[in-house]
Amino acid sequence: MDKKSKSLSKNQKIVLDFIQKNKKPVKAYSILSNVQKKGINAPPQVYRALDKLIEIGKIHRVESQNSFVACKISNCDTPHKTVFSICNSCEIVSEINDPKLFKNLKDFRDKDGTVFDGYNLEFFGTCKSCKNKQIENTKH
Amino acid sequence: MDKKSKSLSKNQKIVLDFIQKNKKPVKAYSILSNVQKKGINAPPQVYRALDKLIEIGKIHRVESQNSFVACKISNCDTPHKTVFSICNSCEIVSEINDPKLFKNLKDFRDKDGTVFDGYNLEFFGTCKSCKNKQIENTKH
DNA sequence: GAGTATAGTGTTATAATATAACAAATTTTT
DNA sequence: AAAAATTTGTTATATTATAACACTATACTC
Ligand SMILES: [Zn+2]
Ligand SMILES: [Zn+2]
Ligand SMILES: [Zn+2]
Ligand SMILES: [Zn+2]
Repeated sequence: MDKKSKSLSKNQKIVLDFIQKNKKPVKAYSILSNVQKKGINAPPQVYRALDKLIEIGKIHRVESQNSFVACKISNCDTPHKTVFSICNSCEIVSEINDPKLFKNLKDFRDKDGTVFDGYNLEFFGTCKSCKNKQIENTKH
Repeated sequence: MDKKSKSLSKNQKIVLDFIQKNKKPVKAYSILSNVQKKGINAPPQVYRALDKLIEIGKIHRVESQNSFVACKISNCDTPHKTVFSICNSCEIVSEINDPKLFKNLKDFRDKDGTVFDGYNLEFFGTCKSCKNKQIENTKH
C-alpha cells in the first residue's frame, strides 16, 4: 500500500479539506481558528497534520510566506520538488507545472557533481490581475 | 551614488561582519546574542540591519531555515535572484553560481507570459562530506 | 484473537522568530 | 541652518513552531 492510497486520519482530513477550500495559501494559525469548531484545539494538532500532508505531497509549504497550499499537480506525490509563482502585490501563489523547467532542475548538478533529492523554487513578480489594476490607476 | 558604494551604518556593519565570519548561515537571535557586547541590545536592531543588508544584496535569507548567509557572488547586488544548495544532514548552505541555470531562471515565463522580478531556488541533498561520513559508517 | 508495534490524539507549556510603535539622535540634502 | 530622510534605542507584543507526556486507535504478526 503506497502513500497515496493510504487513508488520512481525522485531523489530517480536516486540515487538508480546509486548505483545499482556499484559493490562496493559508497560515497555520488561520487553519487552527477555522477548524476549532471541528474539534481541533491546539497548534500541535495542526502542525502534525501539516507535517504529514507535506510528507505525502498533498500540500506544500510556501517558504517565503510561512503558509501552506494544496498541491495542484496530480502526480506531485513527493515533497520538495516544487515551483511556485508568487505575486508581490496580492501574494497569490500558483504552482507551476512546466516539464522543461522540471527537467532542468532535476538534471542540475553542482560543481562537485552532487545530485539533489529535491528543490523548492519560488518566482516573484506581479500577477496579471494586479498588473491590470496598476495600469488602471495610472490612467487617472 | 549607487547601493553598493554607499557606506553601511554602525549596526549594519556589526551584523554583516558577524555573518561574514560564519561559514554556515546564522539565525537572527544567534546574531543578537553574539553582538550584544558591541552594543546591539534588542531584536529590532538586528532585524533592521538584516532587512537593509538583504535589500542591498550583501546577505541573503535562507527561507527554509530562517537563517541568513553572506553573499558569495561578488556581483550579486540584488536580493531575490538566489540559488542555494542545502545539505539535509549538516545544513550547510552554498550559494550556487551557475550561468546556465541563471539564464534558464531569468528567461522563465509562466503560461500567461508573466515576467518575474526575482526568484529563490533551494536545492536539497547530501553534501560530499556528509556522504563520505555515511559511507564510513556502513563499512563497520 | 492476544500481543505488540506504529501512528495519531489531546493537552499544557514554552521556544523561536519577527514586528509595532514611539521618541531621540544622526546623516544627507536643499 | 533648516528640512528631510535614515538610523538608533527601547519596550512591548505578535506570530510561528515545538517539547513533553499521557492516552487512544489502527495495523501487523504470530
Ligand atoms: Zn505539488
Ligand atoms: Zn497579484
Ligand atoms: Zn548572492
Ligand atoms: Zn552535509
